Amino acid sequence: MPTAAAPLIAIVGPTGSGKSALALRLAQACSGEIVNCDSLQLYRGFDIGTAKTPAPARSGIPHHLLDVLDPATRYSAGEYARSAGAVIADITVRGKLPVVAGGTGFYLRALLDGLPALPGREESLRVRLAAREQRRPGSLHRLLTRLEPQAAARIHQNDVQKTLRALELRLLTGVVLPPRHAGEPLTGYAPLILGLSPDRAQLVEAIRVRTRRMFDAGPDSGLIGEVRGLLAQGCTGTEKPFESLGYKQALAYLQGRLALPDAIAQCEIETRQYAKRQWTWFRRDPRVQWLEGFGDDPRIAERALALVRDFLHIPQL
RNA sequence: GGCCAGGUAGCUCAGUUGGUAGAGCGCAGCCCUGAAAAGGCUGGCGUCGGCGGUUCAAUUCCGUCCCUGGCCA
Repeated sequence: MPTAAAPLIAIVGPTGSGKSALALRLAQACSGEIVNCDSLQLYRGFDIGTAKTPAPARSGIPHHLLDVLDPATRYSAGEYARSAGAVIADITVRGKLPVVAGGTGFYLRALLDGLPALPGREESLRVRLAAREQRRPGSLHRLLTRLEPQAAARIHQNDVQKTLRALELRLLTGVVLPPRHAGEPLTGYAPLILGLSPDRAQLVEAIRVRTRRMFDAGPDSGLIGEVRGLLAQGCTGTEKPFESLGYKQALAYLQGRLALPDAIAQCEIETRQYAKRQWTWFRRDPRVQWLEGFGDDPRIAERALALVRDFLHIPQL
């Protein structure tokens, strides 16, 4: 029998389902350390809108890959997978249990299942291609169809973002988009993936309450205050994280493009839609063990804990 | 009380020179190989305000009533 794979816990689920709370609970109970898997909590200064667990509430549990990026930094799933892989290895070597928590399904997939070895972004080429698309809409997909019919067939003609990536690969390196699941999966670990799936109506309500709380704190505190502060510190508002839920609307409000009630309503709607997309993403992963409720519900936490305890003994069999 | 403008999909509205209607948003389902809180796809029978009338046929024309907004009393 080969050496037992090291255990790894991952907690997924839609936004607002209580992933952070559950991760903290499990980490406390099983001498674990938390590894963030949320594409926006990586950014420094974006705290309120990303519902980051405040430092005092972390109970001394180390949180990794939190506040590690400057707002102007471009990031990617590949970089995340490498960073997270290193962090997890380190945690494991120190005899602790890695608890990966976050709602960015693509990042978790990149970490666990691997991404094919492909070159990263090439900004100058992207600028040129984007300009071409701007001038003649649809031209990028037509070009891809000419160069790589198989790749083009897998990307909808309206999906400029993904078309551009495929063209970037082809033009830059001559690489053809490899078949799916061509990545190297993470080896040496046995992952237990827990999924939080609260009642839909209850999650919608929780999102409503949370959104209001973020904005209602007033113009000098809360999300609006946070964005105002970020701008005062030199952010221009064009950085990537400003395109995200809540920040987008707070910025639009501060720039006079959106009335406050509309900003709040819009944020709430988009958050709900995001939660739905996350559900769609995680639902089709057969490895996920679902818990029907919120992560901060003690009963759910107990059931999760039972699953984890059970799981931690299996690798030794 | 009078005059005017409206009452059509959950919301905002378009439309039918009479043959039972369509967009955006929402909502639902889904996709996704380095932007992923991003990007993309699919899905619209709804007493066309109520009741009468004209007509082979009315949401569309006529009458009447109700409701909403504005103006005048």
